[in-house]
Amino acid sequence: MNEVENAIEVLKTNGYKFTDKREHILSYFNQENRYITAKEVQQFLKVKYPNISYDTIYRNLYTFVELDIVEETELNGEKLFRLNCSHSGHHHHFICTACGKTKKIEMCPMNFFEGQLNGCQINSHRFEIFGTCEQCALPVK
Amino acid sequence: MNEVENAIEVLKTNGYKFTDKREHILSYFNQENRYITAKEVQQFLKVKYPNISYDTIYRNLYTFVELDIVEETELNGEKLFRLNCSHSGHHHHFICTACGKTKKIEMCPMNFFEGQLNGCQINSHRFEIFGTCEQCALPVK
DNA sequence: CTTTAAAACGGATTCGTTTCGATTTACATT
DNA sequence: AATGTAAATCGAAACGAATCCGTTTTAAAG
Repeated sequence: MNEVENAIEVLKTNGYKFTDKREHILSYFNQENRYITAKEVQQFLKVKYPNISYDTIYRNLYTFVELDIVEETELNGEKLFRLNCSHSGHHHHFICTACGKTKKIEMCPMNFFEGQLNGCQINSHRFEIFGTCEQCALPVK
Repeated sequence: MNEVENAIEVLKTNGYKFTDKREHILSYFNQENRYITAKEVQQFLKVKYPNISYDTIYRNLYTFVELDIVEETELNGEKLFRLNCSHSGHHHHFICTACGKTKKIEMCPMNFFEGQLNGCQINSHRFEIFGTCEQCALPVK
């Protein structure tokens, strides 16, 4: 079972309906292995559904996030989404600011200092490294 | 020399002018030891300068960021600013999502895995922990 | 086939942020 | 103290991402 089929399964078992649009959004995520914007999703869907509404895009994106199908971050005041790959364990990302591609970072730094924050309730954390990947790194020498 | 005077010094040595508004923005930052929004800055300055423009707020905030007087982050699509405290060494923050207060985290996790990203050029990183501080933590028991 | 709750439409609205021409101001120089 | 000028500010408009809402369509259960 591939990622898309799997995600659709998750939708169904959580009482959400199957729709062509959801399938298309998911397969777009699957084909782009990187963080994409809501606008990119909208423009992709526009080809097949010229009247697609932003409401549809955002509602579905947030549904996906809620179901852990998609993960979300933000950069320069813009939200970014990608297929969640945390089924292979909690981890973080290196994000290429040129092409948006990501690499898994095989470590979560949270373990190292939870002791430093006694009395605080930790709800979430954000750990991301930005730069340019091998392909995008300028050959400036 | 306090933080505000110091920041004004930095402005001057970089060829920026001294203005009342800049001084007020800086002393507001100094009095609020936390991340604040551009709107909060605007509302603070409004008391003394009823016609203060957002242009002035943002231009100065970004000038401060450029001069490392202020540091910037974003949460929920909104930009947040606070006086830069990295003169006491590179570090990261726990950020209380209720009151905006921050706590230093005495460790930078970057050291631990730079080896994992061969070929990539690392330009920046983001490491933040979110939750509620002692004062804001709900006494839910 | 019928029903109905979920999903989508589409267009308006909100809100943070950015922009820009005109005006004012800080401050170095005379 | 007066002048010149580059920097700073104003005021208001524009922008773009995100959200909202009444109406219509649709998936899929009965």
